[in-house]
Amino acid sequence: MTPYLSTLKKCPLFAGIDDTDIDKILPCLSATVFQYEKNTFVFSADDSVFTVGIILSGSIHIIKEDFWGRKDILSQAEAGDLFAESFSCAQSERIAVSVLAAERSEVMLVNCRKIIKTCSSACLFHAQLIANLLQIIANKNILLMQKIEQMSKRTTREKLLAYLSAEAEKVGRSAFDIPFNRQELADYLAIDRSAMSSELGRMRDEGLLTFERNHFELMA
Amino acid sequence: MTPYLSTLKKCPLFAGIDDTDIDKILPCLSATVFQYEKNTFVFSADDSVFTVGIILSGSIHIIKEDFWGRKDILSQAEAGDLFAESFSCAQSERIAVSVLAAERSEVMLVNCRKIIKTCSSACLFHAQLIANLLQIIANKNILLMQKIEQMSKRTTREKLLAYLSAEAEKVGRSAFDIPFNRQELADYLAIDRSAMSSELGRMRDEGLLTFERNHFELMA
DNA sequence: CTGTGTATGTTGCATTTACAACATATCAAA
DNA sequence: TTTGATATGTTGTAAATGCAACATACACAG
Repeated sequence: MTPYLSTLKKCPLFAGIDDTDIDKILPCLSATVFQYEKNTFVFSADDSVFTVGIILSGSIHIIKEDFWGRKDILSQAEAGDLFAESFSCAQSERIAVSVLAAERSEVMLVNCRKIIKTCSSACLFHAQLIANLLQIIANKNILLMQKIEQMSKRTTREKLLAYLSAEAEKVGRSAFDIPFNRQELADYLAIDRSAMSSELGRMRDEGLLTFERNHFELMA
Repeated sequence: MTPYLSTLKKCPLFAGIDDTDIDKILPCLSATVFQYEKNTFVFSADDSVFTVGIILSGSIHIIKEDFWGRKDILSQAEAGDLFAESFSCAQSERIAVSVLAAERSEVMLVNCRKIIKTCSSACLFHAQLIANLLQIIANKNILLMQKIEQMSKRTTREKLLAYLSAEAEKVGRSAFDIPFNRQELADYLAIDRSAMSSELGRMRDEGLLTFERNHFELMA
């Protein structure tokens, strides 16, 4: 029994697969565990990556460095999270970003070809793994498209309306709670917090919506 | 022999699969062809979609309608293109966008479960189809992430630097051609064309880069 | 209750951007 | 070559944004 089971269970890659079965799948996938010290590279920008990563402990940062050497943290992931799944499935020559251990971390790497190719013994769980992997990447895709649609609007007001409209649609009601505070929402939409706050006030004055903290209601 | 073979060959879903084999796969996938008149729905926002679409002839628009009913074309696809692949693989309850035939079109719909589940006769091509589907969605994912990274920058200059930097990195040289004209680049980055043109001029004056039409060179 | 930290709202101002209008350059067809 | 269509560059002005600073509200630990 792998000592990492409780963490692996949280990983969406294994969704719908029983504890006992996770244990059976791992050797079939040739899953291997690696340790990384703080600030060491898991992958670097020039690497070809054919493995998805699952964080068993610690956390990692995805870093982008531009032509002039300016660095930027694109995202982060922690225990139970999957990472590098898009890079490995895309089979690109270089991933163009770096993956750094943000602290001392244990990471399980699984070759994604092993996931795709059903093994000779016709392991029943491959189909589920494939469906999970597809679902994870496809879902991320939808969220990214949604975000781009909202960020593509030219004004603060239009970005807010696009975002709030999508949130209302998601729950099927005109009243809803958002999962962001003001600063987080501003960062998500890549706009200024104070300008956003003012704009929200103006929109309320014009009767477009009402809000209190993270609760919003849109007016038809 | 399917009459659609020449179009299907262009579809990335069938990349790496021989003509004769495409013909064998189709019945195995229960692929079905539908016709749509101009401005009729292929899918509507409230649908659950479990099929990927392949355009055999004509073209489609992906449309988003917000809370107040304002419509927006998010993307379009034409003969040989795949669409709805993210929605079907994500297994979401509703796709939240509409797919409309932009003209009289023929569309082949394939249940994505059929693609994922290797058939009983152990059809050799399923593995390739799965790999293709994953690769297509993962690649799109990477492009979307890249675009978001660039759009997230706050100023016109920073957006341009992020974009140009990524293009230079892609070819591994500081001189490169971009696939956009000025208007298209401005739309891609969600900024104003004339402001972008001025900013490019200023950046050239400051010695950051040189350019002529769609050829750029970055200066270290 | 009080104090402290954090989240949110508000305002003024400097900077940046969008927009419109026009100038120039490029390219293809007549 | 001329003409028209399209792409790109330039400029001025109005509007929007980012920023800093401060005010207010709220949550929570002591």
